[in-house]
Amino acid sequence: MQHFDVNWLLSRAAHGLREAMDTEAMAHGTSIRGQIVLTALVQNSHPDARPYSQLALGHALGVDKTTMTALLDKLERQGLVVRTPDPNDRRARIPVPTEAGRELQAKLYHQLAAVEDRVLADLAPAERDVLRSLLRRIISTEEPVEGSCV
Amino acid sequence: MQHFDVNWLLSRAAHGLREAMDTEAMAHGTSIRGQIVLTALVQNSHPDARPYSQLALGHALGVDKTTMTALLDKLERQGLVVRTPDPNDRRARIPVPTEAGRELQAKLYHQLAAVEDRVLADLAPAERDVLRSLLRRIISTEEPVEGSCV
DNA sequence: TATTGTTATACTCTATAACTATA
DNA sequence: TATAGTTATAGAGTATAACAATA
Repeated sequence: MQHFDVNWLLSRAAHGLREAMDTEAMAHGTSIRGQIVLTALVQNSHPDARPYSQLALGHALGVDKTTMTALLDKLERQGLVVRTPDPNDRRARIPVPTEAGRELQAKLYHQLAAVEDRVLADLAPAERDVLRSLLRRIISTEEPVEGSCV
Repeated sequence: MQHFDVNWLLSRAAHGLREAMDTEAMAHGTSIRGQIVLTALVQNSHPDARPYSQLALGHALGVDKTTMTALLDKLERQGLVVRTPDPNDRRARIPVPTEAGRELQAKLYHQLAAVEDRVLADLAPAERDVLRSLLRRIISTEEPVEGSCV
């Protein structure tokens, strides 16, 4: 496990952090993945931003369109997101966070940051930045990702 | 996604690397997880090492005993591992790699290292060491792990 | 013809609970 | 009583294929 253990280390670290954050998110009736989608939508709803279609959103977050359909189904059922028609393309739909969605996103944002802080407690702020930077470079090698969300 | 995106970055990086390595492993009839189990068993079969029970092996690799049962079932079906009785505890079983298991592990070891090399191509050797070190520290914060395998 | 989104389906990974055989 | 391992089962995450509506 000395020369190709990065895969194992990544899987373990990802699983542990996700579990910790999901526990916190589920205490508020949602999930870490729901919060990621919600956050991407909120952060992309500036007046000068082009709104995400479902496909664009899925591409930005690295998930398949079928996965995105399931995620949005759940968020819409909870009243956190509504799907609005795209005026320029009648095939496409634009997911928009509701007021309740924005409120939950803002509340969870800080609480999930606290959980991440706890799990990364051993890493100094500069080390966390290094980690983020290294991970971004791995991901962009694997598959190009637009910079809007990461 | 600025202050709690480590979870997302880890998930993406882990998924991408796993997929690349699994593609290579499956071309040889096994999986990355099968290879991880096999490698742990081979590396722990020094004369002076205490052999892993299934439970100890699962704990070392961070997987549940039920997951370990399924992994060993597959490896045993392929003739890569046999489960031998523990002479000191008749409840326990000691998984031992067969000769075929050792050969496949050795062959895949280098080929999977090459895949990891390819995915981590943008990272200098020193940066990969930093990444491993940071990930180890996250994992050990989440849950203590004995040092034999990592 | 190609694309957006949905549905149905399947496969992997993980975990919980109930069971057995030992300790 | 507690532990090692198995089985059954369920849930989350991912992906493929077929389809409807639209481009």
